[in-house]
Amino acid sequence: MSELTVRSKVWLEVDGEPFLGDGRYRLLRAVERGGSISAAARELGISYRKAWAQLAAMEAHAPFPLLERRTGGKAGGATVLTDETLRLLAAFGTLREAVNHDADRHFAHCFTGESTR
Amino acid sequence: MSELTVRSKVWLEVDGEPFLGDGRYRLLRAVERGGSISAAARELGISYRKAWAQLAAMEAHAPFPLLERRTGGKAGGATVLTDETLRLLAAFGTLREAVNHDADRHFAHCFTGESTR
DNA sequence: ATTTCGTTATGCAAAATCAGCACAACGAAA
DNA sequence: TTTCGTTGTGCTGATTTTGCATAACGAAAT
Repeated sequence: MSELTVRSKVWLEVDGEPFLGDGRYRLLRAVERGGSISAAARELGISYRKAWAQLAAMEAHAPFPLLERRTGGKAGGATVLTDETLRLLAAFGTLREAVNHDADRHFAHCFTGESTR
Repeated sequence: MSELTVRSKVWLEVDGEPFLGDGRYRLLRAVERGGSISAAARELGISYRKAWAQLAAMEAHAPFPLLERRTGGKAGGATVLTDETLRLLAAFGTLREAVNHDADRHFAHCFTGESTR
């Protein structure tokens, strides 16, 4: 028996360039939790190189500063999210959930059953 | 001034493998119109190789026959969609539009303005 | 002052993926 | 029997992704 499921994705673009999607959302949340890029990379099981590249690509198109980085210190360094980034993540988080939810709902309507609400 | 926009994507999976998304949807519609894979590839401006690979990947997971191919003949050959494929495309087409529309609506709600309806 | 430490940042090469050219096989119609 | 534009596929070069290795950093600890 083959299982048919629906999946959806939402992302934001700035001037037509990818800006914030699911992967970067999770990465930024991990940075928020861990207090550094490398901690976030470890948590997500990706290389620091990759995490750094994603953030750099994002910042290249960001209309405001995303991160505050500090290097050095006994702890090596740290990076924290700006308030604007936190607000952005909050808004995107609800958008993301709403769209995923609607996708499931419409899928049920168009494919399996009928009722939409 | 940087322009912030939302984009969204919906696709179907069979047993966790990508099955039908936007690209394959358009490709199948082009096959329907042109009556052959190569005509579809020409219409979409992609190589026959690429179009063929997409259809092959899709058929590998399809729970029913997607295409009926005929090779040979003065016209070279042809491929047409099965009735099941046509029904699938119809359902996916409405799903796709509904989700994209909702994404725009939620974006307006979460980011720029307020009213959702 | 000097050392220490785990960060940030980046060059570079290997690996994996993608794109597309080239060509064989096909077989109904002419 | 010939002809034609398909379908199907091998292969190669280009492109993207991945990750190893290492430099730079600088506040805190000594």
